[in-house]
Amino acid sequence: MKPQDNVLKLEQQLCFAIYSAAHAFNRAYKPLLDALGLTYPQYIVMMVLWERNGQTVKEIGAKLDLDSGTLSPLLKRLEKLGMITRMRDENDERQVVISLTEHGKSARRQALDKIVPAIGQLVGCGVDDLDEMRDRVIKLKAALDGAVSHEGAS
Amino acid sequence: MKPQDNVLKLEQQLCFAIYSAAHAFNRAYKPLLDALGLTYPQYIVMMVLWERNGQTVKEIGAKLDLDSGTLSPLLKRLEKLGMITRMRDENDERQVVISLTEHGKSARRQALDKIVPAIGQLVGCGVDDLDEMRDRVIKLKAALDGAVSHEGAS
DNA sequence: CAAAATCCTATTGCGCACAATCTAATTATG
DNA sequence: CATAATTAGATTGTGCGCAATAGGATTTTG
Repeated sequence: MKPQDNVLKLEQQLCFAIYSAAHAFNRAYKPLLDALGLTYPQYIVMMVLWERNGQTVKEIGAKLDLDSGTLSPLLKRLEKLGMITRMRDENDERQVVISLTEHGKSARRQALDKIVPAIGQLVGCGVDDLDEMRDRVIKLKAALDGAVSHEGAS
Repeated sequence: MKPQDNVLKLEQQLCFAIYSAAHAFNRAYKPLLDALGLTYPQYIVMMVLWERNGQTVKEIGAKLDLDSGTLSPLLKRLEKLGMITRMRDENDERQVVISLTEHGKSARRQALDKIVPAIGQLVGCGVDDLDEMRDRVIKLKAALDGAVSHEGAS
């Protein structure tokens, strides 16, 4: 085996580990979220709204790194589920403000009672470890983000 | 703020960090893979084949945690790109063996020359750090996988 | 104030990801 | 050997994720 072969293998490891772990999270959440009738991306949007109710599509997109092509249909589904309302801002009619319904607010309690403990127990391995790992992954993402935005720079 | 609020926030962190990093990898790879005409999932399938040519759909799926609903159309696209061939196994006609074309084999060189160095420089931060991080993410995925398969167990 | 530029959201099209279903081939069982 | 059960892939339908485009609303500029 040439030395290059190892490089290609190694190179695969981190990106594929992340790719694969993301799918594993999805699968792990699915049975829990089915009880709420939410998908994982929908759940993430709900978390953003639980932290602060009444945000524009753009604000949500900035926090989640998602554009309107993803969010518009997703938010319509959340509206159809009775989780949120979508209203044009009176002062700036370009913006659409997303607000939680009572049903959407109460879903938060289910998440706290059922999902958080289940995932917590599942991942286990100590809070400190998780914190450190999260910080590293966030730094990794920042490095990747930087590279994309500096593309044309000298 | 109630103490529960922190839990829901914290709980978001790792899963969202992974989710978000996976997207960041995708975006970082895209401009590099465009030169090859491949998407990131297609590139991953090619890496599996570069490691060992001539594998069944099931073998590829097992390595990547993907089912036929994902792989069947993806492999057809790779075939249309002239990267692979799909042939029924003579001994067991249920199986389809995927093999690299010359074009598919030569794409590996481009990956080694262009993509690997670019991503390597991009992620940076020392090989040892990356190795450790990769191992942690793999363990995390294993924990998540285990939880899914043990669902009904006491 | 009018034209141009910018901004926000929605839409379209393509490619995953996965559940559910289907078909054909193989193996197990009586 | 015939039937049942299992296995491998393909197909269908739904929901992201993102590029490209379009349509209004707002701001900037002359």
